[in-house]
Parts: sequence; structure tokens; C-alpha cells
Amino acid sequence: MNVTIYDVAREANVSMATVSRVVNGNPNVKPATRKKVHEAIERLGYRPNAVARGLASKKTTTVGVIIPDISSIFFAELARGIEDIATMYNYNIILSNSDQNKEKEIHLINTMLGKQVDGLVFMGGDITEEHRQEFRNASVPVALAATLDESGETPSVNIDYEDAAYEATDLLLSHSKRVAYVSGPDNTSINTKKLDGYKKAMKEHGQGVDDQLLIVGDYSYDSGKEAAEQLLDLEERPSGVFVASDEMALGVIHGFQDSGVRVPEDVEVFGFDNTRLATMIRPTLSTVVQPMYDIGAVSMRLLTKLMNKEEVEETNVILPHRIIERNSTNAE
Amino acid sequence: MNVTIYDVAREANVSMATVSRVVNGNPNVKPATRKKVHEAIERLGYRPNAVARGLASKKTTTVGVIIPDISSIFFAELARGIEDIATMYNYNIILSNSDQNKEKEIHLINTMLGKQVDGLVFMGGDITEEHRQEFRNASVPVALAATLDESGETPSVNIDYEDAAYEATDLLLSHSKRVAYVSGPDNTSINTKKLDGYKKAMKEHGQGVDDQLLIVGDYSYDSGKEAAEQLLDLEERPSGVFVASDEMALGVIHGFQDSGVRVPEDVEVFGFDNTRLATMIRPTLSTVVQPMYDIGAVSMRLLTKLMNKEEVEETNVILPHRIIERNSTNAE
DNA sequence: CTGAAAGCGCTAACAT
DNA sequence: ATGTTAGCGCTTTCAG
Repeated sequence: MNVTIYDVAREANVSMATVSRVVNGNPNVKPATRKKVHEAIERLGYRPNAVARGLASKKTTTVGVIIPDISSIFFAELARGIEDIATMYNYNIILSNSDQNKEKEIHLINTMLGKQVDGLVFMGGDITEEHRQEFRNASVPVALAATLDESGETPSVNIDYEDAAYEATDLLLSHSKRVAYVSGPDNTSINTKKLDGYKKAMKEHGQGVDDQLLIVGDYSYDSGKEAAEQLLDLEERPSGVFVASDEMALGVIHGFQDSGVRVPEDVEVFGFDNTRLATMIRPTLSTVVQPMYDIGAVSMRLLTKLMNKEEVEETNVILPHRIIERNSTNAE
Repeated sequence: MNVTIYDVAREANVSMATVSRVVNGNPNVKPATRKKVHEAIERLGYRPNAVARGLASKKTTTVGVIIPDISSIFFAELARGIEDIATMYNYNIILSNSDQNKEKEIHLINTMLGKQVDGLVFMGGDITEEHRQEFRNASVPVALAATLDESGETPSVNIDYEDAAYEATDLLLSHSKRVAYVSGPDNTSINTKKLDGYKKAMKEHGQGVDDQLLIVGDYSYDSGKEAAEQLLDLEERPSGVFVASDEMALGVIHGFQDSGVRVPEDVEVFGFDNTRLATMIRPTLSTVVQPMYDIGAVSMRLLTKLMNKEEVEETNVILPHRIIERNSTNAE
């Protein structure tokens, strides 16, 4: 049997209400009483039961975090941002992997709501009407991190993917006439945005989009290697490749190198994300800097405001990105 | 106001107890009643309140996970193993980063216990007497993952670090006469074990331990680069380097390469962990395979048994490791 | 400034 | 097979 607030009350010769007050820092307690209570707490080794508190107060000070895969270097970085800010605001985090599987996602949303989380941070692929339905039903706020809701209905934090992809492609096009694009799995809106940016740059440089130059990967290192091999098989090889994630870009680079094709001399490669990987390879990777930690942090911060019912001017936050040129592309 | 078990009971014309029974899958319910209740639940959109359930049953079906840094590729992999098995056994996870800071660790243990977790998975550096004190006080089981408790008192899952380090060094010594060791931050017991393994191999090969050959890093890529530079400054350079983590090994390799020293021709490098990084670099990294996912998974499985009060034959589990030779070392 | 008492939503005996 | 009834440990009016 654990010691309860009632035991403390008796030990200190006060009521439960008073103990509750000192535990919660309510100022309406005479210093002498406060001291008495603190001593009793100390003596008994009392530790408030957050579950009981949650039931009574209807606040659990925990938020749910749904993430595709915590072992991905990209999402892990996001998660760290989320957790740091959560800690800062005294929340704990219930973390679950969804593998971007819609059924799992819906299921997780529900178990987390069942656990009475005060809010939800969601990361995933596409937000469907079904997701929105669940979110509306939630009775607690939801924030999307690095995840797009086309309807704009769910608060979110992202960068401008299209713009970023445009800039990267444009830069490549400034010294490579023929540039390919290795995308993530089709059909998610972030992918579509990036592809749009690529196409826009191509168009501006007077190029049509050659389907041979469009390879669909799955963000993994291995799919990057495969993409490189496919590109190498083309009768007319690209001289530049824009890749939708750093890890996949790494695969592309090695795919080339393993076939004796030099990067950047023979072909330039441009990544996306700027994960720690980018400087941990040779050549170091030119890439789009996506502030993952910040996206996580800002989304959590946004959520705290929402949970607090504070006014939020902009619920669909776009964080700045930038381009960083390293050694996988040719300098001007 | 959310719909409660009481509302469902009234809607279905049964008692709360019956509703509770069907929600919890208790077989003692007539199928017809069960159906009636399910319909009422559906109609009302009832979702059981896990907090209330937790208070009444004294089980929250959530476990706490304390991890040094979720954004580290090594720990993220462990975390995935933990979460997968937790999900399998219907537990959720409260995840917090400790940065291996003892104060934070102790604090986290306490807030998690306050939240009435059913158990705790702990990852960290050293387990001190203070940690043990907290664990004993916990009233719920604790399992260590990739973390040593010298006293053997806390259930844990690890590999044999000394043995692994011995094998790696021994292999290096079979074609390099002079091998250096780049360790993690001093003074944690895992580090000590690895160092012991290194020393043992050196001794067996008739070599004393040359302090110049012992570099202390912090597991990071950058500290690996620095270590390489230090090693290069030696009047008598090593021909092989054993490094305590893959990420740091990567740094060592690049430190060498950036100075025009070839790996493995001029110097061999051996890593530890076999994170995904190991095959994502050139040359690919020879390393000790530490089954991180499994360590996480097994520790969580162990914890479920402990929470279930099942008999556990061995509470200090040692998982097998192995050596994998890739291209950062010379073949026989 | 402090206490009494009524829940919060559910589980778990104990009856029936 | 189903209902009744205490709590679980805490917060929160409402009095005083």
C-alpha cells in the first residue's frame, strides 16, 4: 500500500484539501502549515498519484506523439524537439510508431485519447478525411509536425517543400543540363509538393519533364542505390540528381561510386533534410536544410498554446529552409 | 462532457458492471446482452477512460522508458525494439530523454512512478547506488537495456562487451602490430569492459598498453575526427584502430582520409555497434554486431514477465554478439 | 486560511 | 448472468 494524501493529512494534522493545496503550490496556505505539511510529506515519502489527479482534474499533463518510425534519423530528430519542449512545459510524452499505416494511426489516436492525453502531435504521410474526422472528435487539440493537411484545418508546422525543391533543382540546373529526380513513395502530398518544385524549375529552364528521369524511391539508402543503377542504365545519363532525402541521396552517391562514376565530377547529387548524415559522408552532401528539431519544437509549442486555449495567430506555420552547398555538387 | 460507462449502461438497460464486463471481454455475459451493450457503445460513441480504469485497477498499461538521447541512432534503434514489444503486449510507452544526467534520471524515474507506470525500462551510463535505491523503492519492476548494473541486482539485457572488444582487437592484432583504442567517455562500466577487452588482447599478443594509443572520445563523429588527428600526430602511428562506436569510427576514418591516409591500406579501423551507418560509408565498416533492436525487445519482454510476476530464470541476460569484417580492415 | 464533502469514471468484490 | 456498492487518490466547490 502506498502512502496517500490522506495519510499525509493525518500525519500533519490538517485536511486533505490543505495537503492538496501545498502540493499544488496554492498560495492560500499559512507558511507554518505549509512547512508542517512538507515535513509530513518528507517523513512519509509521499508521492502524488498522477492518475488520481488526472481523474479528478481531467488533465493528465501528457501528450500523445504518433510517429512513423522512431528509428529513422529524420523522425528521431523531430521527436527530440518535441520532447524537449514538452519537458519544458511539464508534459510527458506517450510515443508510438505507426509505420505510416493508416489503420495503426487511427488505432493509436484512439488509444491515446482513451488515455486522456491533453493533446496530440501527429507525424505521418497524408492526412485523409478519416484522420480529420478523428481529430475533430478528439476534444483535445492536435498539431501536425512535418505533415501536411491539404485542407489546412489541422494546425501544423512545415517548411515550404515546393519552394525548397525548386531552389535545389534550380541550383543544379545552373551547372547541369540534365537533372533527374529521385522521389519518396508516390502519392503523399509532401512528395507532390517537392515534385512540383522540381517540375517548376525544369520548366523555367526550358526543359520538359522526362519520365525516365523520375525515379520513385522509398527514402531508404537501398532505394537510393537502386535509383542510381537505374539512372546509369539510361542511354542518356543525367548530370545532376536531386534526391528527396539525405539517406536516399547517400545511397545514390554510393550507387554511382560503386560503378566508378565520380561525384560530383561526373554527376552532382543534391539531398534533402540535412540530417547529421550529410556531413558524415564523402563527398559531403549538398542539401536542403530542413530544421527538423525546430519543426518538432515549434509544433509542440503550438500544441501547448492550443491546450492552454491561448490565441494563436497562425496555426499553419511555415518555418524557413535554406540551401547548403557542400562537396557533392560543383562550386560555381 | 464525454460519455461514460454509466451512460452506456442506461442506454442499454443494464448495469455499469455489465458494461464493464463486455468492455473487458469477460465471458460471463449472455451474447444477447453483449450485443445490446455493443450497440449502445456504438450509438453513443463511448470510449473507455483509461485514467479512471487505472485508478480503479491500479494498472495503467503504460511503462516508462528513460533513454539518454532518442536522436542518437544507437538508442533510437533500441527504442524501436522496446516499443514494438510493448505494443505487442498492449502497453504504451512514456518516453523521456535523460542526456545521461543523473539528476534528470532520478527526476524522471520519480515523475514516471508518479504517473503510475507499471514498469520501467532504463538506459543510461552507470547505475549508482542512488539509482538502485530508487529502483528498490519503485514498487514496480525495472529492466535495464544496454546498461550495466555492477551489482547485478537490477534485471538487464546486454552483450558481453569485454569479450566483443577482445575479439575485435584480437582480429586487428592479427594483421596490425600497433593498434590504438578510441574509447567512449571514461568511467562508465561499459567503457571499462571494452577497455579491459582491448587490454587483454594486447597482452595476449605480447604488447604492453601504450597510453599514447588510448584516446578518449565521446562517441560522436567529431570526437572521432579529433582522435584520428591525434593519432596522426604520433611519431609512431598505429596501423589499426579499434573504436568504441560506429559513429565515432566513421569520424576516425574521415579524419584519416581527410589527411590523405588510406583506410584500410595505411590503417585499419574497426567499429562497434553495427548501426545502419556501417554499410552507409566507404569503405564499409568492419564492426562488432550488437543487436540493438533485440536488446530493446528482449528487455521489454523481460519487463512484461516481471510485471506479470512470472518466474524468470535469468534476469541478467547476455545476448550474443558477433564480428563482421567489411572493407575498413584488410582481409586475411 | 482551512475543512468537509462531493464527485471524477471505472473495477472488483459480493450478492442475487 | 447480472446488479449493487464500495472504493481507487485526488481536486474542487462551498462553507466558515
